[in-house]
Amino acid sequence: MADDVKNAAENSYNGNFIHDFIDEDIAKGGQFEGMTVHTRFPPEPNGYLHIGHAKALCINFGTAEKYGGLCNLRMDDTNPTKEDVEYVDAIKEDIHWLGYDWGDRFFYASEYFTQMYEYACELIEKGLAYVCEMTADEVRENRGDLTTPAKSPYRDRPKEESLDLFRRMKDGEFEDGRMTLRAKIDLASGNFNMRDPVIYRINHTQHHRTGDEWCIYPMYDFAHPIEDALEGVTHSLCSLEFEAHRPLYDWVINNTSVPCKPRQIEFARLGISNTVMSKRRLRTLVEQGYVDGWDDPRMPTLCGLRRRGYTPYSIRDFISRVGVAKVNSTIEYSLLEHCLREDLNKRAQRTMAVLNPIKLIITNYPQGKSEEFEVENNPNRPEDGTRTVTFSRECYIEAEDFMEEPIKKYQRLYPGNEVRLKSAYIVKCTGCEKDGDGNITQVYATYDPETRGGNTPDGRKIRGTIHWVDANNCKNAEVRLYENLFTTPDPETGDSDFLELLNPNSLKILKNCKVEKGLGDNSNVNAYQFMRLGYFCIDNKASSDEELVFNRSVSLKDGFKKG
RNA sequence: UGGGCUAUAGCCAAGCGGUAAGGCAACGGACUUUGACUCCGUCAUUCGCUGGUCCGAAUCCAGCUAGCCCAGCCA
Repeated sequence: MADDVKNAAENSYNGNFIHDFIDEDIAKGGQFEGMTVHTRFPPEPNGYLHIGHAKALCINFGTAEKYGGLCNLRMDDTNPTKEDVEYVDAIKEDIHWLGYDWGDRFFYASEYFTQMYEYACELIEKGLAYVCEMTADEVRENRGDLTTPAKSPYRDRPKEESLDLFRRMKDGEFEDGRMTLRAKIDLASGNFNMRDPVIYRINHTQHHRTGDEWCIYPMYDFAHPIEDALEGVTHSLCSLEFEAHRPLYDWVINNTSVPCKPRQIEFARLGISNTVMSKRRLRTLVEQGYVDGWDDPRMPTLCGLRRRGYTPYSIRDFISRVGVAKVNSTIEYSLLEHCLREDLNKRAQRTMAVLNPIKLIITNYPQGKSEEFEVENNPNRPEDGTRTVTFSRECYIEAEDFMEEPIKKYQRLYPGNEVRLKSAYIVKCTGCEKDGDGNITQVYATYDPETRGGNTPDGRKIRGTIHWVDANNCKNAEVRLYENLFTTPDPETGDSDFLELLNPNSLKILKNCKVEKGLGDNSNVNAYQFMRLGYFCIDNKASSDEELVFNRSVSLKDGFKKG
């Protein structure tokens, strides 16, 4: 599976502006002389990976692969109050599922805390960092504004004093927030990130890996460049919001004695229409019970998409089609669906099923008789073989496949019309039965024994072919149909009341659907296509052998135009 | 209003001084034992706007306009 996914997704991974930059870097040598391109994927273990992360994942792993280098997986765990081990395994699982492998290069930023501390001391000794005793509020008040510089009364503190204070910070002598270590850069910079940014803060929270070994933690801007450099990363590919942080990234690299000088390159993060992608909001959905969990099939998380029936290949293909650029963009959800359709159409095992069953009675078929038909599992792939389905006098068909009074161009069942029951027989509709309210309860037809297997020896054209299941030999199923969780074009830009944008129709459960008896027995049968109804996936988490649950993975693509 | 970044079709995106690739969506049509799939066709005289340079500009220059990011002891 992994190889399959890998091979398939790679050939569509095209060059982009990042590769142009790297090519230039290689050409001019300099700090990259003799180095192999090496990247990293650095999630913070504070939530599950979603489709947006898949982009960063593909770009970092894909770029390393393109240049024959390696990509490290690194947990960016520099803030103990937000992080938890719970997420680490889930993150690893999702990355493997997508077909990427970090080999033995799995790291935690927290492994480098000692070295980071030493680099911080180095900065202090060089007069490039100082301990500041302003409170968070004071720092904010003294940050200045667009045109006036920031202020700090502590920036000219003697380095010996800062060194001592910093050591005492580390030793736990001070409470949270009492003081910070700040880089001494430029209080008047137009880039606020350079106005003497805090690089270490005190936090007495237990860290999920280092416990209470540390009570001071490095800030992202200080830690990240060091992490990259220590790992020999040459190109640190991240999203656009870090662009204004690059000068600081470079400052840290250039002012500490780190072993190499990585280059940060930014790209636009992925946005998808009608889809919430921020971890904070996804967490809200989970914690407040709007969804069943991070892997709820309505979630844009990788595990949610997996449960909904998305294949790893379809996601990688999607990412490669979206492209890599620096424009903020919102991709239409239909592209993701297209990628899944294409993959599933190629590989999914077909199965017949009806969502909204109505009984069809073949009046001239002998009572009690039953016969078997061989049906291809995938017409596009004969090597996938066939399966046997049974047929008898009564079967279920889709209610919408019958109309007592057909509309224009309707080519399925209506009185007097012939239709093919896929792979079985040509049947001619003779009428229907209705209840007191006029609802159709049964449809009647006669079959043509000459058309066994759905063939027409006389060559007559049959316009419609419909799916069916043997009423005497089928399985009940529950089917869940999903619409987008959100209704508006861009819930991300909405205010904090984004929950009001929840689509009440995002989940519909259809019970008592009828599916082929054998479905679910074969674990390879994990996705199939209903006639005119999109693709479905067996929900392994919710299914038992007796009760099958299906999720519909893409929305309806109905070629039939009304009227 | 300071700093940084971006602008090519409904949505993405290539293009790098020689006359606008490709995909999705949409719309026609052919084919079909899934009204799916597949296949064929249509879809930017114009690249945010205005000037300039040039035989020639989406590409170079100048000036505008619009949008995004940055003032966490988050990442």
